[in-house]
Amino acid sequence: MPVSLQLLTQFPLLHPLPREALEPLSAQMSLRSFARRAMVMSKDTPTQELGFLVDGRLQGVDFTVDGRSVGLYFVDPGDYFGELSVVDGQSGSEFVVAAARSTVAFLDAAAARELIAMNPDLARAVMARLAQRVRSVMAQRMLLSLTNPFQRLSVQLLQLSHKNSAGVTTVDPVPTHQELAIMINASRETVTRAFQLLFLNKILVREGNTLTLVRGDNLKDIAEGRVEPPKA
Amino acid sequence: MPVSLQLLTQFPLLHPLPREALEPLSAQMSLRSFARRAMVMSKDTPTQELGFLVDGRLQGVDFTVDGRSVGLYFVDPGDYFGELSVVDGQSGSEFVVAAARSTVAFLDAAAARELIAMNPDLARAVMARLAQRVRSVMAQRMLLSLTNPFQRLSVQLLQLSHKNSAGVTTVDPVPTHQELAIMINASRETVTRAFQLLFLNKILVREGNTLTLVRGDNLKDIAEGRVEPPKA
DNA sequence: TTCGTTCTGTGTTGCCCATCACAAGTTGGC
DNA sequence: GCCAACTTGTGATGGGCAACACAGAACGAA
Repeated sequence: MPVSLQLLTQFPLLHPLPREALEPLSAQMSLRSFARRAMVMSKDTPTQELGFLVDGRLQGVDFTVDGRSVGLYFVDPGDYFGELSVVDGQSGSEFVVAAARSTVAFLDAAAARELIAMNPDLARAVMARLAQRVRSVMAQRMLLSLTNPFQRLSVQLLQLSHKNSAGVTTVDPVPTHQELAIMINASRETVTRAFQLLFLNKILVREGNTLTLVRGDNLKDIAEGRVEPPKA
Repeated sequence: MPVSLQLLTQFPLLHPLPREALEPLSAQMSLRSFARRAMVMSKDTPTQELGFLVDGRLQGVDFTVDGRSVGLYFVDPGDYFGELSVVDGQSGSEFVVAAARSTVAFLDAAAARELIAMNPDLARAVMARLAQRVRSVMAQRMLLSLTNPFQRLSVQLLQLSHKNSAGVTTVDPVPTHQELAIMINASRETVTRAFQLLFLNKILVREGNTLTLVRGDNLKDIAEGRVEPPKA
């Protein structure tokens, strides 16, 4: 199914493009839906595409040789993924699975490559994006060398959080414990137990699918090791 | 001190440049030497530069909030570093220290940025380099979710190894145990003990400053979890 | 050479977290 | 609204590795 022009306007990456460039683009793209836990992009399929998340939520993951899953990043609506293959022509570097029911617009990698080559503004944006990705994956690597899983969870939550319009810091939607566990190299149970303590100490509050960092400064103290993680 | 033209030709990144572009470049650059363990590039100095390693060896590192060091990557002669700041203008993302006595040619970030903007070939190369860096730091992140430190060391050694002219796989120069430990999230002692076993089982041999992977396939088996790491 | 410094080797201790095994709670699909 | 599938909660156990504390080896600079 083709993609409406209307849909494309919600992607910041495409904003530099003039109206008349969008039209042929929309014809080239295809919209697909995915159930929770479905594989959106596989590491070992030969067809490479650039994906734009229309709505839902995705998680970039990979698997260690012994079958353990590893969480790499989340993708939220308006964002895109699969740019690595587009840039260097190598095959996919990770898997992307749906963390929630999702809708994705795909553009063939060759078409994406050409699009970027034709538009210096786009090229600049992609370049900046790559730099951003290097920085964020390095940040994740730093997180992993904290020895305390509690501290790792705190840092991860801060990374995922953002101030909403009311000035309250939240994480929304809340990833499952399992999804968090694979990002911070901890077991699912350890994440559960850490959350217990954070709730108990009124540092976090969960309401439905949003997590509110009630005492964000306190969480930061734990994250940065200034305060011992609560023990009971 | 200025940098000779001769020196610049050893950097693959600059190969696309015509002879007459190199000349003014060499005038803009400066050559500095560093003792082992000296800081080559700091995260928090405002002056940003692109560095070209002439000889020696560097290690990209950072520090966790609790002061523990984290190893990110090595830089070998002919390679460059500090490209992130050049690309996105943000401040440095890590520290770079000399792992051995080293000589580095520096180019001011602004000049580097202009150079890249003027040369599409260079821009492409830098783009590919960023993609490569995303991939390699993701590979490192995968390594870190192996639970067994022994397995992590094996993977790291394979990553650092290369086949020499005689078709033998070696790691050269050999990083110190400490340098390796901070890359694989292990203690220095754990690395020492792991090496013991690898030597004992004749999987590795160390001669001076090169490590030979005598039984590379065997190391791979350990790395990929097909074989239990030796215990004694 | 000689001496200081950095690197490597080795034993011991203790604790932290992965793992297993269920139970209870929650969701979402029909 | 019901049931199955997923998610969260909780105890018990054991192994593995970080941390500490030195000793010995290798290196590098005078």
